[in-house]
Amino acid sequence: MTSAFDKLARPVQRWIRAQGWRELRDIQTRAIHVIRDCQADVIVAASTAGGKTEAAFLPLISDVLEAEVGGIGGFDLLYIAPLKALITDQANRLEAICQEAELPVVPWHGDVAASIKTRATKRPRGILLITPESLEALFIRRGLDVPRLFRSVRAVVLDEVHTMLDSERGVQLRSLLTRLELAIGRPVRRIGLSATLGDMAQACVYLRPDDAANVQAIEAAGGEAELRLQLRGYLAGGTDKSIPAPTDLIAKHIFDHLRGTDNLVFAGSRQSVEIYADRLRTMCEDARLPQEFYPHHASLSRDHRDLVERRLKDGRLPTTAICTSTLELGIDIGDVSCVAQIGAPFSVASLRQRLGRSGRRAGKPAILRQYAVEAALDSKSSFADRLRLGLIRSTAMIELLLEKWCEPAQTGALHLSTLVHQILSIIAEKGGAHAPRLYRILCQDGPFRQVSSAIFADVLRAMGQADPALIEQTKDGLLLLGPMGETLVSHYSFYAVFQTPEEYRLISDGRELGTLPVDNMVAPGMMLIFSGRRWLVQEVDDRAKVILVTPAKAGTPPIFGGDAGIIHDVVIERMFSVLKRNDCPAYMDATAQVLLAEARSNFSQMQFSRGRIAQIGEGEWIVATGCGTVKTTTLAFALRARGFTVQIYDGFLEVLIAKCTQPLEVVLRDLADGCDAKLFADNANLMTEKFHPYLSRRLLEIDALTVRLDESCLPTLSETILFDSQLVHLA
DNA sequence: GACCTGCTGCGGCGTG
Repeated sequence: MTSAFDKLARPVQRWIRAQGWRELRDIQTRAIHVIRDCQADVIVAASTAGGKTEAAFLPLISDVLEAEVGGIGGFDLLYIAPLKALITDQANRLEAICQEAELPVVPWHGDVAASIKTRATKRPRGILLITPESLEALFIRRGLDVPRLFRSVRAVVLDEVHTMLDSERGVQLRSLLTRLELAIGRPVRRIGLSATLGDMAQACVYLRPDDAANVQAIEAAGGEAELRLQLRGYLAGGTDKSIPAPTDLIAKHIFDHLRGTDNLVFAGSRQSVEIYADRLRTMCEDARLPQEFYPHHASLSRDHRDLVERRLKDGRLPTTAICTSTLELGIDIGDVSCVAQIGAPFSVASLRQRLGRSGRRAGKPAILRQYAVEAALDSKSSFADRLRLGLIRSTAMIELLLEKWCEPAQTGALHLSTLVHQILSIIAEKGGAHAPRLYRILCQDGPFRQVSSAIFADVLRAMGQADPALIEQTKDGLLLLGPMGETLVSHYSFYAVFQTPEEYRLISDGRELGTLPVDNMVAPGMMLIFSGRRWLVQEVDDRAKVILVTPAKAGTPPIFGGDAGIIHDVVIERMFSVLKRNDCPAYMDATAQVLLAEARSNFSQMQFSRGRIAQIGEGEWIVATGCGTVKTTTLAFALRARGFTVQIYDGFLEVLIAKCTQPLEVVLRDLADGCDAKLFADNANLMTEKFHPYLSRRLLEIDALTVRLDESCLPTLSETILFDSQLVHLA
């Protein structure tokens, strides 16, 4: 058999030799064979820095070089990535390979000079690296050029595919790929690059819905580093004032154990990042040591973030980034000694991705330090504190991580907000379109396959009825942009399908520090902690959305807001299993073990080891749903519709009975018997996505029922709760 | 109860 190396074009072979590589990695060898031997779509799944880019591009570039010269013009390969930084990075790497082959490499995103874009459109050749938003802009602004630019494309490489599965941007991207194939009149080979996937079969369907069975999956074989982990417990708010607060204890532990090496500390929220970065900076100053702890999150200025990323990457000075998920994916920041996680993460998939940043060098273990903070208990403590839900979720997620499980993507969402966006985009691209054609492109060929023609018609009607209208119809049925549609599409903020909040810019001495959400109440004289430092607010300009600050001695961290995350059923089920068992995990420190024992004892005292409903006060009940956020929230909506006051927790509901409500058991019996749940009776806000304001209430409800709620679970869930609780009564 | 991501066209000015 010909070796993988022999299957590559000469210039590519020369480049490999020049790198001094002893051999190709396993996934590279396999990808080269598959990509060179057939025309199938491919998914390459391996951890960060596993050599995926080369696995895809070495054979693809070889394909291009061996194709007939003097073609009709147009880009040869298309690469789409969700981050600008990734495009810049990959362009530099590909440049080196392509220099040898004399193939142009064209980065294209919002920060790339217009002159480079103009030149590339005049003479399109080589590899185009672009974001989904810039590709969207190409369709809208230069729709007529699209066939000429892409008629010669041999393959499209989709990077970080795991972040795109069934997300708003993922659906937009798939819609653009469909439109691209329609524009050039033939399918284009798709190559997906991904981190480890929860469900490979599902990813294949995502990549090529009409021919998923023929997608070739190439997964990196095991070989993961040894994992060392510790879960440390801390108590907050105790009466003994001689014990320092957990924030100080955790900061001290990080200071003592992480100083001198490169590390990532995931603090859970931007506010928490600011708090810990401030503590650690102060500790370095007090000890007269050089600074090595830096905050990193999306509200900090690009300059500051670049500094932190450079320090981590070049590895000369020890650097610990206190960060949010900004450092979870994206550019290569090199290997870190340890990953710390403060508080429970929201998904096993993200925990795994974070951990993948550590233990990448041969012989080095991956190290995870998990910190769990729980409240000291007194007679008034809530059941959630008594059950130590944070610690239990951390434990459940660690167990699932060790079992190599991670969440598959959610499927079945209608994505009506993104559908509105794509309808406007196609009408803008073509200068007008008929409804049946739009339906065919978007819902039959494209990704909105769950949308029936009836719902599609309702969406069009809602867009026409919005005031002012998004779309209008001529006498012969052609759909055109209405006044509001025109306004939206002509502004550059249109290209992204995701929502972004309004923000102030924070400026000190002419330098931008970062941004703050406008819902922070900021006034001159206030003290702030931001970018790991303390500031005094001098001036607030509400119209220009600018806050001027000067250095100060004290301050409080700002509030950044956020939205509710979705915890998977499997995670909550595992939490219940942790609560029911009585083993003692070796990776827990003494405090964590005590907290776990307390949680288990309270769980069984509340009879949850046998039943599902516990009365904790007059008219106050706890219901154990035992399932994830979607189902638990659905039951909460159904109970609220019947007058109960309901608070949602991981796998539990706290239910307060009002005067006018029927007994909880009677209501659950009704739901178990399949009564209409009337989920939306209390008019909850359903506008969560960018184009939701242009849809009718009914469409918003239908949309919510496909992602955030699951009406079909109610009969079985209610029946299970009732059945288990009867068992308790009998006992 | 949290986090992240993206962006065009054009006018005005300076420089070679």
